[in-house]
Amino acid sequence: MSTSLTVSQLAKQLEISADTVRHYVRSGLISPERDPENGYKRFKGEDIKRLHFILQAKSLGFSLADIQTIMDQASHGESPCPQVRVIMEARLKETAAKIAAMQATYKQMQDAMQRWQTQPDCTPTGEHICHLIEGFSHQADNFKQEGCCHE
Amino acid sequence: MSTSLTVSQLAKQLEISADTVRHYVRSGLISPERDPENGYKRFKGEDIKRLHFILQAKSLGFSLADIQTIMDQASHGESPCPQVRVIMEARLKETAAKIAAMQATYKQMQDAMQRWQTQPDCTPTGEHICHLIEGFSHQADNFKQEGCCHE
DNA sequence: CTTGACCTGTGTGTTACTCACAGCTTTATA
DNA sequence: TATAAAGCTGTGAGTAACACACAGGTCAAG
Ligand SMILES: [Zn+2]
Ligand SMILES: [Zn+2]
Ligand SMILES: [Zn+2]
Ligand SMILES: [Zn+2]
Repeated sequence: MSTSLTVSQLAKQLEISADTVRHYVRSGLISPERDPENGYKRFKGEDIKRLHFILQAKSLGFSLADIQTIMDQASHGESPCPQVRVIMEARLKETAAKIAAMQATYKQMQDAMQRWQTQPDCTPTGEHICHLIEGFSHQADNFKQEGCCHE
Repeated sequence: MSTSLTVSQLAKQLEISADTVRHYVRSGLISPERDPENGYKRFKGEDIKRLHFILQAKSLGFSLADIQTIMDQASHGESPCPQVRVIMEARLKETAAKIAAMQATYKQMQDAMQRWQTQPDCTPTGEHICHLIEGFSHQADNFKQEGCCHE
């Protein structure tokens, strides 16, 4: 039948993994009918439309929980747009914060790598585990813990 | 006694949460002695030094699994430096990739928000869940799925 | 001795999947 | 036709790095 698709058929069509499709079903985002003969999931037009929506929303930064909320609201006949705008604003800020944090870490990593370029390998002692890592904070002054392990 | 610290004392001293300290213990990164009287964890010099190392490594982008590996190697008397360099290179690439991906998403989000600025709220129909999200891909052409839900 | 604040260990929840696995179907081969 | 190999299915469990919940233990004040 071309009126309903199996998990892997649907997955292939939307270029996602079958496990991802199953995940959305288990999470309650999609609720396909079941084939009475073997219990297999059978996706029809409605389900495919929902999955399509899910993927679009995900690409815009919405979480699955967000998407669930939006769909629930829409199925109650209420306009989800106001919620969408609110959630989006929050996700936008979150994403900006995450990017900033990761960029900071990235800089730390680069600095360390450069510093390590010229440093020789060490042997761990009771005092030190790895000079590369431990030496970093002394120069970069990340941790101003007074109980710092050495010097 | 000042020779050993409890979970919360140690947490406060290193400015991390007590739960985080407990997490590291449960993960096997630190193995403090136990107070025979009440079973409480008792952190001594060695443990504190290890935790100090963990935090430094974490700030450089190492995962807890990485750190475990490095510490194990060091405790076997082998120099962990070569491993450290290898792992760091991998994490550096990963981080760069993550940042790039997040920035791409961020741009998508911004574009969508701007487009939505002037659009009115909608009412969900059988055809659509939310025009804001569904309308996006038609203009941005994210999903060139031929079975797109409308038009 | 009791009240209350604080602290403890442990069990469970979080995000968005991904993997493992036993079993059923379909296809290919002899 | 028998049978073996390949492929697909649903479900249970695992991942990273903690955060939270909660019953019970500890300690100072009254
Ligand atoms: Zn080293
Ligand atoms: Zn140090
Ligand atoms: Zn809408
Ligand atoms: Zn569409």
